[in-house]
Amino acid sequence: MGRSPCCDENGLKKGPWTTEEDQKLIQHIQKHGHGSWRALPKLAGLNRCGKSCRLRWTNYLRPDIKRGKFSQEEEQTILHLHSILGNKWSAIATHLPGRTDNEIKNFWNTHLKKKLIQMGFDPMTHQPRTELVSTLPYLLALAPITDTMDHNQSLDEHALGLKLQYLSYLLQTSNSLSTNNSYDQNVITNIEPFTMLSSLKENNPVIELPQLHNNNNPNSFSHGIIAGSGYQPLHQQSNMLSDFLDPQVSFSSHSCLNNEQGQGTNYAIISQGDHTNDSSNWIITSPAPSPILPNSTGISITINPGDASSSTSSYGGGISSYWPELFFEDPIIMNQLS
DNA sequence: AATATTTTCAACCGCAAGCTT
DNA sequence: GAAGCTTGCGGTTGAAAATAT
Repeated sequence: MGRSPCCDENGLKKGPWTTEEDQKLIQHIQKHGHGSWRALPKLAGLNRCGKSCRLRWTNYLRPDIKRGKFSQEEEQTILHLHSILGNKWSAIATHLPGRTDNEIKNFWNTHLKKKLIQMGFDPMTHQPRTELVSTLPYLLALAPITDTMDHNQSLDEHALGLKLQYLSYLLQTSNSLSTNNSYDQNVITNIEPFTMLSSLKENNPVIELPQLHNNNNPNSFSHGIIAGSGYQPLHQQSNMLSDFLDPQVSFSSHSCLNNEQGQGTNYAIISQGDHTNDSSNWIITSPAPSPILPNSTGISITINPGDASSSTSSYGGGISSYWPELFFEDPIIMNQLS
């Protein structure tokens, strides 16, 4: 099976549609029908690919599209159908006249998913969340049994102690998670063992936070995201860091997302510098990170393009699988801050 | 009022199914 | 049956808008 050629191969326009383009598309379809989407742009006098025209028509211009907020009834229908069908947005859309699959998908991702998480349900299974418990083996694998361990204590006893503390932690946090947390489930799932380790560390010197080494500089620590079952250098994993490392891009600020308050809190600013992956070149201005936030679940970065124009981009929410404490374990950065 | 942060959602992309040659 | 083409789907992105500080 072949693939349709990419839109921009022929210099076709991309991005937001203008009113003029909308009118051309509407008038053409009203007069001739859409026919072959591939042939339509030329016939309608549009410098777009057929795929873009189809998407614009089906998701926005079609006359039978219902706009505006989803009703309570529609919301219930989506929740019910999602529990049966999963992410089959087009199938769900067939039960909601006037709503597009794209609109339903967006509504799910921005509202309903968060709502279920807040209520303590897994948004995929619609069952009460159990992934906290499932992270236990992962947690135990991460918690090193070190020489500082009480030698009168067996490994089993030690593991049992950890399990008990973990379960205690779950009991303590389940309430706040269900009432306060509005973050992406993946972030919660990924970050939780580390939040817990951080918490345990306060009461138990045996436990050490895992350290992440910079592949490019074995003598220093690196920034990292938590991906799946282990660490990966951030610059290999995230678009965020590819911008971060782009010398054409400067940063006005970055902040960590506070799990408890749901608000961003500045902890450092990196300004006009050589943003290579050699962190010794980074310039940290203000404010000082005080204190390290134990409940941070992510990072949000606002980027000013190199030409200092006013437009900014921010990274937050779903991709914020970043563990800021590692940042402050970087001896070079800590030295600069002190 | 200015700036920072978060949320929203239109539009994009890649993939795959189904149809045609 | 193989190759090419078209359409539809679901995941993701990022600019703009909204909100918070």
